[in-house]
Amino acid sequence: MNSEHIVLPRSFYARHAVEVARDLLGMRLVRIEAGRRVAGIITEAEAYEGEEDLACHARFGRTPRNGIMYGAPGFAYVYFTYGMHWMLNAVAEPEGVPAAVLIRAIQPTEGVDLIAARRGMRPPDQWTDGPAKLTFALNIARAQNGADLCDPSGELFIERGEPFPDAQVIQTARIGLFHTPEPWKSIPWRFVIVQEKKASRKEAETQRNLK
DNA sequence: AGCACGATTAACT
DNA sequence: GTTAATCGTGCTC
Repeated sequence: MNSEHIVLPRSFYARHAVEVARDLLGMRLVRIEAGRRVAGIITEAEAYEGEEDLACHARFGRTPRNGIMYGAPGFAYVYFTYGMHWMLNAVAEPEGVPAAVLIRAIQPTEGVDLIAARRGMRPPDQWTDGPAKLTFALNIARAQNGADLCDPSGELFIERGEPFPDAQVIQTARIGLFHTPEPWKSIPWRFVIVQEKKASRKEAETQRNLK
């Protein structure tokens, strides 16, 4: 583990989810598979914060599924949805406050052959440009729920990367909230890299809709 | 116990 | 632009 591979400390996550989401852009998501690194730079993320946020899974209070969000920051909250997809989140805020950041897209940088083995049937720019695409590409599922993202000896963690300047980051409403009432439906808690082809597909639709 | 729906994706018209 | 796929979760009765 050389100096270029420094995991983000737990204090990084012990802040408001919105700040964590913004600052995760440019950081490196690392998955260890059979001793090999499969990794990518985070290019899109969304914040889900508190029981009052009606888009957050904590809106019904603490349940068996979302309990991890109420725990210590810096852990992975991985959940199953739409009957077939896994989503990866990083728990934010100090223990007791339910909040998490959904990782929506990454730009592959390491272990590309392993990603290609799972996603190679499509063009490379569509390998990890969506929340369920990247978990499939990095083989992240139920077994990774609760993983300590601050543990560099674990199987899933996030390292410090090169932060993106504000000029390269745009903020929009979160994606996929159909029945969520305002103001939560439109609150700009999604952060994505500008002109980034590695961002999730629906970004283009969102940007069009905002004009 | 039953039911509506989901922080999505890929395929199809 | 539209829709099927597919099942765990949590609400309602």
